[in-house]
Amino acid sequence: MKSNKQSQLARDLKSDAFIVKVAERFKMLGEPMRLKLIQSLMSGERTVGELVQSTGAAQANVSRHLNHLTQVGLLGRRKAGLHVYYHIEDESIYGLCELVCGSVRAQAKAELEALN
Amino acid sequence: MKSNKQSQLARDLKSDAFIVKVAERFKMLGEPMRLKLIQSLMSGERTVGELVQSTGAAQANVSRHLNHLTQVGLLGRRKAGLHVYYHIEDESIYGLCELVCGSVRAQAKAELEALN
DNA sequence: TTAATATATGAGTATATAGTTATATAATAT
DNA sequence: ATATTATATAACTATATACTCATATATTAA
Repeated sequence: MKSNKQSQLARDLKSDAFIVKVAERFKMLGEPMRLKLIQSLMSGERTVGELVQSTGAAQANVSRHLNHLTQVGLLGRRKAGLHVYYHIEDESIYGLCELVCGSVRAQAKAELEALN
Repeated sequence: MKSNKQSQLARDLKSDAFIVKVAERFKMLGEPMRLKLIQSLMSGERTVGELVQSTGAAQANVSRHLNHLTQVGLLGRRKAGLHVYYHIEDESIYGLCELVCGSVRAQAKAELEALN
């Protein structure tokens, strides 16, 4: 089963178009501002205005990032009157952030210990 | 335990410096050429020359990307005579690629089904 | 209708970085 | 020492994109 997954992974990554898709996904998560937005959305759906407040960024910028994240399917949107509510649509976000956060934390800890 | 992890994740992402580190990690995986290199390294360590061959990219470009990936701790290197062998150092790469590949595959499948 | 509010978008600038070419560095062999 | 080979790096160009400002597009209220 493990080797099955491994070979599926290797197979996926051999297609150029697929690799570009995967890179696009990672790139979406590779901007601090977008990670901040995602973090805010981790406790539930939020309007653009609320996200502008919680991030302290300009409205136009927040709107653009939300749009990008929605285009690639990571976020979803819901209109309600004047407001647009965004939410996390692709649950893989949680696993991805946990993995990277864990790795970054482990690395920071190792670097600290290397000084002793 | 689940809520513990969740809150640890939320706590991690609240530090600006930490968010930048996490973004940097994702960004490293957000380039097709780097993903190709990583894919080649998934079957074991390789020299720069071997990676130049397997990717078809220019030597200088491959060397640069390998350097970046090594700086952030995703890859490791080993010198042996004229050759430098690179390998995957941070095992979280496997989990990350599996998650994203799975999500991209699922999305492609969903898009296909939406046409029927 | 007009006004007010929330969100999206066009246009511009600034910056980061992928890729290239040429060259430097380092290790081995002759 | 010189030549050869593998890798790294400096300098440059081209491109992508984050951010800003101004404005457009809804949607609701008066």
